[in-house]
Amino acid sequence: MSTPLNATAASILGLLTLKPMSGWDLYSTFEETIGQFWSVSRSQVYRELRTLAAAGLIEIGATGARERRLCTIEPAGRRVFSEWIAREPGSELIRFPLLLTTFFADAVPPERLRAMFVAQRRMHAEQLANYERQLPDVRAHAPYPALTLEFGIGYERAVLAWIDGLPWMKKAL
Amino acid sequence: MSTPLNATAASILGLLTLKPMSGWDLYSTFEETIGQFWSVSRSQVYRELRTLAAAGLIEIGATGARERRLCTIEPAGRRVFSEWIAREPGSELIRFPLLLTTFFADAVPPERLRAMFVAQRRMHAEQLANYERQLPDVRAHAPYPALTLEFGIGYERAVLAWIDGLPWMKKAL
DNA sequence: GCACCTATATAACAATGTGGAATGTCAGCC
DNA sequence: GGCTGACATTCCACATTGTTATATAGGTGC
Repeated sequence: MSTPLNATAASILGLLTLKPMSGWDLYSTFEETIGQFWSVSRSQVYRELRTLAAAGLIEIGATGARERRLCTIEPAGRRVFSEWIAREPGSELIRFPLLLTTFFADAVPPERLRAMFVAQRRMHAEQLANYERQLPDVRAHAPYPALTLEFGIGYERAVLAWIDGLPWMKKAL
Repeated sequence: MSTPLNATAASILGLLTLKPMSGWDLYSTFEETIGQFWSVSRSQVYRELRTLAAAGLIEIGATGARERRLCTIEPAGRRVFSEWIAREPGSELIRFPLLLTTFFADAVPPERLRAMFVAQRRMHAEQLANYERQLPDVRAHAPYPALTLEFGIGYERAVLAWIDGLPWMKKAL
């Protein structure tokens, strides 16, 4: 038994090692933290919760205020999580539509191309600023998560540098 | 009709604008080029081909040598592709297990942690070298694809720099 | 108390993605 | 002439993910 736990389920377990949470909490926490490099949807969270409960790795409590049901990790869950987190991590999956646009750039009208990249640049600059704003605070109370933020910062900088080096972005600076 | 074309199908169309290819060719081409930032599996290619054919965007030819069936893009396919490629590109999806490991790093035994990152570092260094080796050649005959390679290079460098900056990687250099 | 917004959970479905088995073809080699 | 391995497609079963709609309860403002 026990299909070997997928990464989403494992992340949920991981968050539950910190404290009991409801599905809603879990989703919000994902959005604020892990979501940038491991995104999930709400229904997925609830789905995985049920699976985890069926496997005896967590316990779903009785409904409290507003139908809220607190989930608590079981000892078995902790065990499974520490095994999982020490496994060999898989390689990353990147799905970057902008690179498709680049690859086929000669099929795009030049002004359009430029407009698209200008827009994307703005979004990435915002994301970078966003990460940088959070960093001091996160670093202060959550050193490991702060390291993932630092990755995000390095990543966004690389994206920006790349965009700025593109031939069609060089003309009008 | 015409559900609005997913990115995988669109990429296939894009490749077919260059020249007619079989499913096998398409898959190999993906592997060598787009695959790094838009990966597909073989069965997916064949599935999408059938869908595209059903929508009248490509034509799947009769079987030739070795069961090979050449696919040719139709005028309608070209039209749909140029519309698609000029659309607003979506935002990227990153699925990076190593960042999960980092986020929950305090649950991993230190030696194990270090070993994992050493291994990952090696893989990324190899990937970087790989990209750099290809660059001159690609740049010479396919300028736009070369730009995506350059992104890959920038990305790998960012990953390596990040890994090298991690506290548990600093000790023994 | 009513109207309305937010929090919370669930189900059903559609799309996407993974991986392998089964099958057939051709080319080169010994 | 038979073996082997690369080429090529199809089918299938499954896991994962995303979308959308729905139901209900609690709080908030008035």
